[in-house]
Amino acid sequence: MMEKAYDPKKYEADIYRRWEASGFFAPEARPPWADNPGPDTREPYTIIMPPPNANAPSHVGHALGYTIQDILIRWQRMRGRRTLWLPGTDHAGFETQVVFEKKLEKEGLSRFKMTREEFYQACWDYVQTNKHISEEAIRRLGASCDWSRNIFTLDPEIIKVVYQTFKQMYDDGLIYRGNRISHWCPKHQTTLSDLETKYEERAEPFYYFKYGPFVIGTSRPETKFGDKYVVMHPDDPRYAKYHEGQQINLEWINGPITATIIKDQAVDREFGTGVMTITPAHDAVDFAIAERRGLDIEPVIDKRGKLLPIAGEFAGRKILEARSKIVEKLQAKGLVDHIDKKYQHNVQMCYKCSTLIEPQIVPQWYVAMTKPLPGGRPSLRDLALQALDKKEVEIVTERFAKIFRHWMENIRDWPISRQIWWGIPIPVKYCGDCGEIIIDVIGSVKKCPQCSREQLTPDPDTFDTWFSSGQWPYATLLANDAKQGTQTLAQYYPTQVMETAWDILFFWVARMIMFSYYRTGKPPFQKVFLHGLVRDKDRQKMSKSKGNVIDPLGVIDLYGADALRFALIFSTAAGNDIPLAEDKIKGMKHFANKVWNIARYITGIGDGHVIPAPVSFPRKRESTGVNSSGNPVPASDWIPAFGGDDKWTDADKLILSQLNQTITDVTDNLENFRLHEAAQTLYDFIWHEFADKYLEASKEQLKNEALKNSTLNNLYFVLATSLKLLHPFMPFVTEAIWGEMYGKERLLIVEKWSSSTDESEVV
RNA sequence: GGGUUCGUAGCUCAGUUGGUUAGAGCGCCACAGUGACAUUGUGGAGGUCAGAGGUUCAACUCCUCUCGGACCCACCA
Repeated sequence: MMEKAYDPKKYEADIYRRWEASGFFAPEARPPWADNPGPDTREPYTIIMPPPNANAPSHVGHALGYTIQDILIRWQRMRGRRTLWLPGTDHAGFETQVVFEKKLEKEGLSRFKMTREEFYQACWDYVQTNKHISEEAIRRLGASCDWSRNIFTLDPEIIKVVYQTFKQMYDDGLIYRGNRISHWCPKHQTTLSDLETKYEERAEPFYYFKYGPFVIGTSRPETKFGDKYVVMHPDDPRYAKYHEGQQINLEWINGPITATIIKDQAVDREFGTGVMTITPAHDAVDFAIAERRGLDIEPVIDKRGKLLPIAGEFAGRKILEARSKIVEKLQAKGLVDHIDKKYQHNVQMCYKCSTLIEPQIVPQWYVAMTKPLPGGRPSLRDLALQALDKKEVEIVTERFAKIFRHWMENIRDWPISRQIWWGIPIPVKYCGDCGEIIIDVIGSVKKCPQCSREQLTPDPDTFDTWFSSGQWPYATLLANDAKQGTQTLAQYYPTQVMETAWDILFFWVARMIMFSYYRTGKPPFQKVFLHGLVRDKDRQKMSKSKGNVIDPLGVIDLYGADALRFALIFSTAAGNDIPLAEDKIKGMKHFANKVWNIARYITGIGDGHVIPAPVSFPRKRESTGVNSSGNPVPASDWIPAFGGDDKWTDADKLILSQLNQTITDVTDNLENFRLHEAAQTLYDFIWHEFADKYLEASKEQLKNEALKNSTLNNLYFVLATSLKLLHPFMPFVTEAIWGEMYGKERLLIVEKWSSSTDESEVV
C-alpha cells in the first residue's frame, strides 16, 4: 500500500543510487528491451555538459541547464539511443582566481605575499572542495550523467590536448605574440579580452586646454604629459594653414615642449575642436594612429595606475588624484580654455571588480580570427560562419543565430594570455641568449634548439580559461580515451546538442565551433540550445549581495528535485529568462503528489493488490513472453492483465485518444526543443483529463461488472504510459511509483518510450 | 551609433508555420468535509491580445509607424 503523500526525501537518494548502480548512465548499457546480443547498433546521442566553474557551488541557474539536458538525455535513452552525457568541471582561471583572492583578502592574506606554487596549491584545494559540492548538487537534481567519464579542465590529459592545439596553431601562424595595446585591470594586474570588460555611462568634466595655437579637448588630463603630437583631419579648413610634420614650440604642463603636427583621417572633425593630442601607450585609437604613422610610443602610466617619471612633479601619484592637481596647474598657467562639466561618456571597467580599465601595452599571445588557415582555407571566423550557413551547426531560436552572426562578423583577434597564476600555463620558453621562442608541449625541452644554451625562461602567463574550455567537446572525449584506452571520439563526435546559457554564446559557443573545425574538421555539435537566466520573482538577477539567491539544495530539501525541475521549465519559452517564484515550485510539488495519488488510487482498487505487469492498449494479443528473435517482449506489449469482452465506454475512448494525442504532442515538442510545451501538455493531461475526468468516471464504471476489466486495464495503461512520458521531467516520483507498481528491479529509466498507437485501435 | 527582443487576465507567463467561443500557474469569489489526493474537487469573475494604420476571406500571429520596457555589440580624444 502506498503512503498517503509522496515524500521526496524518502525516495530520492535511494533511487539515484539504484540508477547509478544499474550502469544505465553509461552509454554502453543497453535497455532490457533492446536487441541484446551482437554489436551495439544503437545510434549515439551525446551531450557534453557545460562544466560548472570550480569557484563556487552551483546555483539554481545551473540547475536549469542540467534539467534541460537531463530531460533530453532521459528521453533519448528511453527511445533506445546510446546516450552519453559527459560531466566535468572548469577551473575557470580568472573567475576562480578573483573569487579565491577575495577569500584570501578576508583572511588577511594576499597572493602577492605568496609564492606562485603556494597560491596554486591553496587554490587547488579550495577548488576541489567546491567541485565536490557541485557534483553532489548535480546528483541531487537527478542528472543521469556518466560519472565514470567525469573530467576536469586541469586533468593532464586535457592539458595535453590544449597544448597540442596551441602548438598546431602556432605552427600554422594563427597564434602570435604581439606587443599591442590591451585592456589592463590595475587591480587584478592582468589583461582582459574585449568580452571581459563592461561599460558604464558617466558624466565627467571634459577639459579644453590651450595647446600652442590650438585648443584640445580631453577627459583625461593625466595622460597628456607625453603628448608631443597634435593631430587634425587633413581636410579640415580651420587648420588648413598647418602642414604635416610642422613643428610648433609651446608651453605645456611641465614647461616648454615641441609638438609635431599630424594630419590623420581618424580625427572626427565634429568632435570637440577637431584637434587632439594623442597618448598612444594608453589609448587604443591613439595607438592605432601611432603604429600606422610610426610615431613614438611613450608610457605615462604604470601597471598599478600611477604616473611615471615623465610626469615630473606628479610622478608616483595615482591618476585620479593627479587629475585635479594637473588641471589646477594648467589653470594657474592660463592654459585652460574652458571646462564642459556635463560631458557624458562611457567608461570601460573590469567586469569583475569595476576598476577602470587602463589600456596598456603588454606582450600578449593572440589567436588570429580572420587570417586564412594554411592552404588557403577559411579563417577560424569564417569556418564558424560557414557552419551556420551550411546548417552543420544550428542555433535553436533564430534570434540567437542573428546575434551570433553579427558578433562573428565584427570579431577581432583574441588575446589568450592572462597575467594570472590559476590556470593552464602557456607552454612556451624563451631563450635568454638568442631569443628563440620554444613551444614545449610536454615540458621536456631543457635547452635551446637554436643555440643549445640552457638559459630558458618559461612564459609567466596562463591561458584565458576559454582557450581550454573552448576545446571541451573533443578534449573531453580525447582525454577519456587517453585515460581509458577507448575510442569514443570516433563514436560520439560530433555531439548532438550543446545546451547552455545564452550569456556565454560568444565566450564559449563561438570558440568551440572555431576550435572544433580547426582540430577535427567537424562541428562540435549539431544543435545549440540556449536557455535563459533564472531570475527572482521580481525579475531581478540573482546575486549574493541582493540576498535573493535561491539555493537549489534548499529547494530540493523543501519541495523535492522533481518540483524544482518542473518549475524551471514549466511555462517558459526557450531562451527566455525565467522568473522563479517559490509558489511555482510549491505548485509543482503538488503536481508530483497528484501523480503519486493517482497511482495510489489505481493500485489500491479492489483488494488493494497491485497488478503486477503493465497492461496493453488496446491489443489483446497473446504473448509467449519472447519475441520472434527469442528476446523478452517489451513490457508495454504484454497482454492485458484483464481480458474479456468488455466494451469501451465514451470515457474510455476519450481518455485513450487523448493519451494518444499527448504522446504525439510531447514527442513532437521534445523534438523541437519546446520543453515547456511538453511539460504543460503533460500537466494538463495527467491532472485535468486523466485525474479529474477519467478517474472520476472510472469510479462508476468499476461498479459495473461488464466494464470492470477494461476499466482497470485502461487505468493501468494510461498510468503506466503517463509515468513514462513524465519520467524525463520528473524522474524521481515516476521511478518511485514504478517501483511500487512493478518492483525495484525494473527501472523506469530504461523503459521504452511510448509511441503513438494507431487511432483505429480505439474501438 | 549598430543590432536583438518584449508589451496577452490582478501577478508571472504560454500561445509551434495566420484559421472556429485566446490558455496555464498563483491570486480572487461561491460551493463541496475528507475510502486516491485538502498538496483536493466543482463552478465562477476577470483580457478593446500596448496604440494606430496596412496586407488577407481571416491577424495575438505578417508588414509599417507611434508609445513604453529589457538586453547585446561597438565606442571618439
